[in-house]
Amino acid sequence: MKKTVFVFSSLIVALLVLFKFSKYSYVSGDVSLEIVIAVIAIVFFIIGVYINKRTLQKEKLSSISIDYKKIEQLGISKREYEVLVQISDGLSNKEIADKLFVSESTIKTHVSSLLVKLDAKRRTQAIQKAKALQIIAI
Amino acid sequence: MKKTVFVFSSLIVALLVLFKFSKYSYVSGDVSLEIVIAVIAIVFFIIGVYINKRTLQKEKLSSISIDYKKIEQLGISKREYEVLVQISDGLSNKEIADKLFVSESTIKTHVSSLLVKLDAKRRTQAIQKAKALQIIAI
DNA sequence: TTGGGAGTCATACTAAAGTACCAAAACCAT
DNA sequence: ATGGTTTTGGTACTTTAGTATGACTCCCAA
Repeated sequence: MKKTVFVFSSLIVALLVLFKFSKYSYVSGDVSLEIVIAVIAIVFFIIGVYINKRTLQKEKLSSISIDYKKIEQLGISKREYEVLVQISDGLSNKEIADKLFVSESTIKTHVSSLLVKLDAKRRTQAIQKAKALQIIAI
Repeated sequence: MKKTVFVFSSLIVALLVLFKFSKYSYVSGDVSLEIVIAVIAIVFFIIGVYINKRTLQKEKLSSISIDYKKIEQLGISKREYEVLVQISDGLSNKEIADKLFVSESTIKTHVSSLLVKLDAKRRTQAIQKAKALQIIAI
């Protein structure tokens, strides 16, 4: 948000500078009005393209924003969600257990309740559903 | 491509019109030069933003194109690929077997060779890797 | 025409995954 | 402080998943 304010402030300043310059140029007869206007048009066109590119690229990087409300709606707890993420990363129950410093049976408990909450029969289906619901990164 | 040419032609025409208008306005004294330039800047800025948005949105819609070359490189056969897609859809071996009208042991054979080719230990890891390699839809 | 890849299937395993049920800490809000 | 949820863990069991091996058919290119 701060960035946006900064960018737009810069734009306004640039506009003022350009307009001062154009007036001076026109009056002094160094540069024709057409060229000044053309330059302004092109510059602002490029700025527009650039700004938008950055914004959309950022969107694309995070791919899809995670729907935290849906996670809550489904009653998925914090720990369960952590397990879900690890599942979608292709880890086994044992590997998840080691990573989260708990026993494998704990992970099994979490997985079972996740399957119920996501209405899935298998962990692979849970991955598919979770991605469709946009509660995990795609 | 045709669209791009059309858009840019339109832009040039718009530029010419604006510049004629600005010259007239300035000479006739109806509108101040500052405002004309500001309008031009804003208009072209908006055009820049808009054009880029359309382009990137299209990219985003097609999400990610499947890398068929990579599938070939990995030596994944047609049937194996079909199985891979069903796995990523969350189906069990039995369900895939029924869907493709073959026995479960056939699917197991395919899955095993898929795991080797994708260098995965589990089907969930195969899903993750296949998506990372962009050989299945995300 | 023949060797090799692709696809099919079976048997017999082992290893994970998942279910059911229970239970005890730990945490958190009223 | 107390009740409800979360997190943790265990046992015992069933179901899938995955491995290894061998075998048969089909098709296609050398």
